[in-house]
Amino acid sequence: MDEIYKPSEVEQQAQDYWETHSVFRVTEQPEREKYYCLSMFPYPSGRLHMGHVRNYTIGDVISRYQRMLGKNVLQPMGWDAFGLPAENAAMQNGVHPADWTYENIEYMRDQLKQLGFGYDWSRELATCDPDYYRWEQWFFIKLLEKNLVYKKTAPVNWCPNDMTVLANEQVIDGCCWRCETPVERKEISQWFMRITHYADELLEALESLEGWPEQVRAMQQNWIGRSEGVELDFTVAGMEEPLRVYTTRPDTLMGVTYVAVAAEHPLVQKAVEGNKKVAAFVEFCKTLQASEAAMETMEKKGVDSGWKAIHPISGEEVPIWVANFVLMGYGTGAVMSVPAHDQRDYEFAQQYGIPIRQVIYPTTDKNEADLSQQAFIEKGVLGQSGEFDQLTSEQAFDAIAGKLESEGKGRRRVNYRLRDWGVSRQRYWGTPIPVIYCDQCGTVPVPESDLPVELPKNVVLDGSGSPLAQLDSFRNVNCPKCGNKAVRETDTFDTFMESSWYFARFTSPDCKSAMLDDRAKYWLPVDQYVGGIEHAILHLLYARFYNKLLRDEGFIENDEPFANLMTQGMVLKDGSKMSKSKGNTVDPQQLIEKYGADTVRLFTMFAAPPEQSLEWSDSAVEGGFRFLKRLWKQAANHLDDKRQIKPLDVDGLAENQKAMRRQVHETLRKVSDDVGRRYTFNTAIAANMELLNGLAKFEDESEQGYAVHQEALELVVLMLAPIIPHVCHVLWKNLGHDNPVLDAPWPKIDEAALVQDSIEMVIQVNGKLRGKIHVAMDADRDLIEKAAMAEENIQRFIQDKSIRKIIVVPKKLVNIVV
RNA sequence: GCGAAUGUGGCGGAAUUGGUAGACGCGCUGGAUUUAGGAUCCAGUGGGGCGACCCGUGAGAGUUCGAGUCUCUCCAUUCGCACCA
Repeated sequence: MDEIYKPSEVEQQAQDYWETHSVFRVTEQPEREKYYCLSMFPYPSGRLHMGHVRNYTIGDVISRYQRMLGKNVLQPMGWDAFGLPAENAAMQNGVHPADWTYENIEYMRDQLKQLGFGYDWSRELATCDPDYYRWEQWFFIKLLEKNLVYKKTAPVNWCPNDMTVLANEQVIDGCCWRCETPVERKEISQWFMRITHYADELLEALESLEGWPEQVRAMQQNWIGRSEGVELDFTVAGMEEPLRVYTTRPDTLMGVTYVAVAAEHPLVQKAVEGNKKVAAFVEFCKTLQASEAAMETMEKKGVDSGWKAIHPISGEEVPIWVANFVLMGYGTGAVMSVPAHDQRDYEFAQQYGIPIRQVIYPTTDKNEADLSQQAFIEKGVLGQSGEFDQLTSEQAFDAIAGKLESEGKGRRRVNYRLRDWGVSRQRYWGTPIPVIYCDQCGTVPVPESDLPVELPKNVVLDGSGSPLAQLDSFRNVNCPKCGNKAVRETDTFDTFMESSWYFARFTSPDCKSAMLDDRAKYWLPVDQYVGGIEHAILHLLYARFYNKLLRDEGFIENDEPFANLMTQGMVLKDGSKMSKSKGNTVDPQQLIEKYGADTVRLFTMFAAPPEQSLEWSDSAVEGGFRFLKRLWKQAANHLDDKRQIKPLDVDGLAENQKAMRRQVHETLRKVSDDVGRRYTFNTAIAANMELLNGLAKFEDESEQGYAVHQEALELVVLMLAPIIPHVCHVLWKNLGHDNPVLDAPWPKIDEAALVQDSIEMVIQVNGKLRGKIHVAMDADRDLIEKAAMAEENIQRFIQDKSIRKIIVVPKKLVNIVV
């Protein structure tokens, strides 16, 4: 065996074997335990970046390990192929989004193969393929029939110059990224998925997701944001319609000094007439961005609408203000304001000179809370609240809610921060929404026989307006119901629609007659899902929602799509996220060419545990390469002996041989735990490095010494096979095995090899390390204490002091307290 | 603004259940080998001190025989916030 490690030869050899033997192709085998490992599929942006490499290496390591445990492992890969970058590329380079996308897929697929990931490529899918999105369209129509989708108006970022809708990403400092025109907020009619219908289930099921990181569960819980409160009506002087508000603090109701409404609130449209100040303010609000972060950070501003609301209990008149901090999308778009007990209301009231009335007191004796600097937001005891005085906040909640309910002015209500999912996009490169608008028949779904509604290729992309809306041949159709002239919906779906069910389609990728077939029931749920933390909320919530929709349609039986979730950290360079704009990216392709795939895989697994961020280091990559060279060389030196390997005589080994074997099996114990339970691949690699360092010092030319050496090398190869599969494939063969290492069973720990006669114990005096002793494994407490006290250095520390206590932690340490 | 996380040598990180802080790797220093460079191998490497020892896990307090780990307060950094994927 050549003692020089040549990665390109090694990797070619391994990949050729996998390819010709179709080793990663899997079928359903009900008698075997299945394992579905999925990594979040990439957007085909052009080339793989280090984040992809990290993500997919983690998934591949887990898949290969599970395979060695004997499971029937499915690991598929596909392409999240619709999206904005393809349209931008089209505008910049004059290439069609489809051509651009498919070229990128070709290139990136090749890169994934070079990295040696064990995907079942027969299941590959691209979401821009009509065979894929036709089922999404079909499903959307099903949901429309079930009333789980609907249309309503919602705000978008609008560029008045380009006459086009902008993504949040396309708004730079409040201006259009192309023409720098200030962006406006505009209300347009859009399709929504009724995810709030599943809010309770999505929230409750989080508890059962024990295989998910606590932080992701917490983020989703906060995102869904269940709150219990009261919905109540203020009558408005001179109006028939009451003004409905939602509050989680009905106990503060008697402290209301104004009501605030969003600029888009229907009431405001009427107030605008004849009130220039209000009209100007509403215009001003239109210039604000639509994102929540922008809403929350901007200065709180408002204007008095001139209308008065009648307090539902006191009958008092309070002013109605139009305010930029009230969100039309949450609750009712109107809030009752209690400046004394809500910080935002407090600041607003201070700014505009609105009265502040305290109604909650810290204790029953009515001592004043200090309201000179900030609101008193805690719960307490009511005062200045008439019949509700002296009640606690909790009691008052019930009393006030009850009174409002009995008078028909309000009702208890559970509210969610979660809003319905807006899925309309005024874009070209996406799935066409399969509905037709007819003057006579209204909104008509495209009949199943006409699906898919294919995305036309002949469009003009110039950044102005919606391309499909300008394409008459696509837009103008006959109504499927009455046959008269009608128009198609020209919006496309949010690309999150495609990524919300791809995990399921991988189980039945070639099914022509349905969205999914029974194979889905064998493979789902996904046993391990791996992807970026940036998807912690939206993608993962939408996929969970879709899973429940698919379940309720009878396609699958599992309630949740992903049994276990791993969120990998970001890849950083010089302390910040790798990005094109910062110019701190590292191209994996160059690394593969220079060092080979195994070095790239080894480095990304070794540099940090998967959940943490990973700091890039060129020299550490070099270090990974060095290790592979050393591993190769040590194996080559061993094999060049060309000796017959005698069976291990486990009981008859010499002390040095026993010690070597002990280290081998201690390492196996640690690595099995690291890889199988903890997913800390970095420490698993470190343990193998340590073992190999120890093996290099193990010089024993005897027959049994050679056998111990052989066993050690074999175990290192098996333990590292999931991480560096190419080099392990070849070494395993050279070590004398006909079956490939990827089908070798994960090795078993020889408990007998771990047995020790004596053990080292640490001696502390007052908690500080002062010495060490060796004692027999079975030494009792008395013996250990005596040995500890007798230790030379310990003597110096305890001789003239009185001993108060001795703590013995078996097999670890002795702490003498003096 | 709201929400979530993270702070340990010169650097990436280890310490899994409260029990030897710094495994493993990078870098650095010295040595061997080499015409030279590279590669490889050996030794050393948290700070201070000749030394016994002392000090050290973002800062400060607390619990404990014992705290990187638990509790509280504060500081700093990073990420997400619904039309980027």
